[in-house]
Amino acid sequence: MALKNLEVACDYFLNDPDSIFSPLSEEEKKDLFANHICTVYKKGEIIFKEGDKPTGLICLANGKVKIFKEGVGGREQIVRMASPLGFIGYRALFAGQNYSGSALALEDSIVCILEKEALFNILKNNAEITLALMKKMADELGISNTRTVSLTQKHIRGRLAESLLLLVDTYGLEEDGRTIRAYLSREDLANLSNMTTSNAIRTLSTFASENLISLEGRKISILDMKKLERVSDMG
Amino acid sequence: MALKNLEVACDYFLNDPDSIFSPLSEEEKKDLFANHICTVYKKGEIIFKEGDKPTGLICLANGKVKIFKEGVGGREQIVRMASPLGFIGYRALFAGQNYSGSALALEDSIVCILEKEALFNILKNNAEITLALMKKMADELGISNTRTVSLTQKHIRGRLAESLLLLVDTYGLEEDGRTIRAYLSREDLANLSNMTTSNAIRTLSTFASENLISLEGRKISILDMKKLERVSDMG
DNA sequence: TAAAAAAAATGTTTTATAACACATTATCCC
DNA sequence: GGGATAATGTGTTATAAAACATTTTTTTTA
Repeated sequence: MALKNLEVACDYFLNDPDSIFSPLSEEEKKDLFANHICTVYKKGEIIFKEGDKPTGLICLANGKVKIFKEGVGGREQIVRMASPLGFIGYRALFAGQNYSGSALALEDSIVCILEKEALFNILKNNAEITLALMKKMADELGISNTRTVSLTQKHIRGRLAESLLLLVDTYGLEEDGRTIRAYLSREDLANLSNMTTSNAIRTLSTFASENLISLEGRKISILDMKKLERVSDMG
Repeated sequence: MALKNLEVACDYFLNDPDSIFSPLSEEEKKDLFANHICTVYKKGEIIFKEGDKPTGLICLANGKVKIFKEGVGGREQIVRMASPLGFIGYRALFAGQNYSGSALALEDSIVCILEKEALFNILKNNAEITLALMKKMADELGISNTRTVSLTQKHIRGRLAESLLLLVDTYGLEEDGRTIRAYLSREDLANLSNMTTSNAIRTLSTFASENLISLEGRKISILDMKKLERVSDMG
């Protein structure tokens, strides 16, 4: 992609009225803009790795990104799915730590990195934006705690159903109003749902045979949302 | 406890140099002080319940508190153990949500509640403190994500060992240098470690028979910290 | 201080899900 | 375009941990 398009892609984070940075003065925005980098990551590329040091606030302008941790015996657990106009890796940045998880582009993605020092210089004088970022993190902590309970207590069917609903929530549906706008491998779906790939495949098949969903390769369409929600709630 | 002692107990949060509120002006501190309440909760009493609306920032001056969520079939998962000089329920406060978990005093506890509006009026003009609170939340989110992986992937022995180490970390050791300064029921220990009470009891006994720990009612002493850490890491 | 209730301990059975094995089908890339 | 590699699909077995059952001990309270 041409450099110009990259810059346009990052425009939102500084100039859109919905962006949390909109309260900034023109001068402050210029300052942030002068200290940012836009980058393209191809499908499958690592954006950052567990242990890396954050260099700034990463904004996802375009694409899909999974944030995951390596667990027992290298087994992967997907902690979060990031969608456009969201932030990535800001937990480590604000905790003053190295990344505690890795981020990988699930499709070609554009990110915009607001350099750390310039950002903190502005946040130091701007509690409104800091509070807005804090709200995002508070939301995420709530989700994380809820997920801990779901992933530990729900049975396989409930966990997988919950993951499908999470994907709908995060990435929405295609024009047909039923196809999940995200095309994950069975393995990623398994790592999102805390189960083996075999069990993800098997349970998807079962869901399809129950007419909860339909399958066509990686394309998953939701045929009965109500029932899927019930499976997610009840197990 | 006399009201005066209660006020003294809350003194730290406003006046101790280590408190995140120490950068405030005298006037701001007075304002916060004018809008705070101190309360005593007896062992076993609920401080707040899932669904309640936060009224302010709850500071734990004294005691031990568990924060937990109800899961599948009412099964409890302890999300966090709070210790003195820490904050409770601030996630919901900053997310602008009702509480997503409940808090219960595990022993007689003193809390100090800084009233919401007064607090936000001050935070609005004070990014330094807001950033300090954000750091706390970022730390907690990191812990939560790590716990999700541990609780889902580790085996029972690993999970229980991790919980014992967490208790040491949170509440420290008694004078003897090996007894955990927290006396939980087997049930709480189980709910912290995502297992049934029976299995917590059984696994504790096994640890004792392996001379990793010694047991005397609720008193748990760590005999071999290195080995316990290895069990936590390896499963 | 006795009775009741709760907590702890322990043995047995059942079950959900991981682990394994292998076949089939896509997709990558030389 | 075809060989290699990765992803998907399915049946079988093994096992960790829940569920269940019962006893013993401790704590509460009447």
